[in-house]
Amino acid sequence: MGLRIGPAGPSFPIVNTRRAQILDAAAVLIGRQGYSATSIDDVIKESRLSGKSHFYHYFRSKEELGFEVLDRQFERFAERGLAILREPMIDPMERLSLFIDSLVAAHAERGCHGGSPFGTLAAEMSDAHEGFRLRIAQVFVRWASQIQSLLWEARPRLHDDVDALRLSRFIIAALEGGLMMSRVKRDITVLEGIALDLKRFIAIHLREPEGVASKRRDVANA
Amino acid sequence: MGLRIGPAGPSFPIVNTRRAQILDAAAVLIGRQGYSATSIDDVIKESRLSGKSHFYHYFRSKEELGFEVLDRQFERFAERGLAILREPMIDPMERLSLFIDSLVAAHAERGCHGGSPFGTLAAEMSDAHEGFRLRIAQVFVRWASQIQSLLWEARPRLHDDVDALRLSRFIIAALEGGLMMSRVKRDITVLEGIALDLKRFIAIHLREPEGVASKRRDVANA
DNA sequence: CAAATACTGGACTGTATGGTCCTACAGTCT
DNA sequence: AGACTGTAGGACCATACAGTCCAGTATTTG
Repeated sequence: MGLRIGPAGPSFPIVNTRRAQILDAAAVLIGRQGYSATSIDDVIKESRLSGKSHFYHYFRSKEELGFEVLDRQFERFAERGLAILREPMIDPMERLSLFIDSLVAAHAERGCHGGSPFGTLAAEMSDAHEGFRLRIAQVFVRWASQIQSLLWEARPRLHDDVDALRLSRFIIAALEGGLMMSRVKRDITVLEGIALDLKRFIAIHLREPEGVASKRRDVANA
Repeated sequence: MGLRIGPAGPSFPIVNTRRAQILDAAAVLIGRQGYSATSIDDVIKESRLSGKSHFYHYFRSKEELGFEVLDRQFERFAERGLAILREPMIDPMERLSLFIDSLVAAHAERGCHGGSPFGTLAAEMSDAHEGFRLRIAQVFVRWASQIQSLLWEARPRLHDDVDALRLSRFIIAALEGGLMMSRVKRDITVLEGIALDLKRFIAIHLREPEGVASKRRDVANA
């Protein structure tokens, strides 16, 4: 475990570098093919391991690999994707909009392949493997709570009766559904349209009628 | 092929009754476990076939079975689930609301298991099998066009700038995402909340601001 | 009755899989 | 030099799977 490479190499311990490589390779494969369809041999080939025993030196089982891939995937997502939601210098509602845009952009970059790793895994494993189901449920809980924090921060601009938990779940559901549909159609405009509508829905929770959503609403009711 | 049952039975040929049984059994299994995780042997056991050769008497391959299960699943859905959308005696927007409720109720009845067969299959097969991907994409196209017809029918009550295609896709995406999240959490209230928000979103497309209770139709348009 | 037709049931092939085990080599430490 | 350790590489096992083949048995039909 305390492995270091020689004096020519970096001085920090590269413990688990191999492990990390395996995790990364497996994340790509699982994201593309799903968990069951990704074999240990695939992972070995992709991460240039020497053989099965080498793999099993780092992981006790395929399940352990899968769990850690999922954990890592969410950490990455929290650090990179969800980070926008916490940017302190940007208006909260603006951040939410940027976050949605970033998801759309990432999906476009992938050529509408792969969708959401969490949604894909959820569909595959929810009824097949309780351990995965619980971990994926946790992922969505944490994702939703990030959005809730943002909503809480923006509460002066929101109507009093906004249910932050419900709204955060709705946002995630629309995005996940949009990713799935855009993926199956291989058409980014599907997701773009959903993102647009989603933003309009978010906008109706604002106190003052806002630009994007201003469809000349006849506020003259009452 | 020309099998008939005796004089006591119906006089029409019950050709393909066995086939239909297999399809039904396979639909249940595939809906629960996915396509890859459902083996031919599972299907044989579930539909009480005598052996592999018997199965291959009706289907050329597992792929053929999968395709027909998907087709059948959508036909069923169009006849039963989507039928509400076409009820001529009910107000269009009311129908849409009832349709959403029926999906929620069906999911509750299943104990939040299984989710949407189309969404599940889409997640599993979109990047793995082009044939399935195309068929599933078609399913969503047809589903969306049913909603568009309804929206077209209701257009006097809708704002002029309502994009029926986009809205229909959004509705499906939210429902699919909601089913997925509700399934992974095993919590029907997740889907209920999403259904509620979805209805609110739909409501903002109406010309007259609609109260939750006010079902008053100003038919006096034109 | 006899031929054709459908159903039954299992043996078998080839491939893929998760997982274990064993041997061999290279470098390190004493 | 000799013990120890991590890496390599592969043989191996048990299981599962899609798909084929065939031999035997009802059942119908000419």
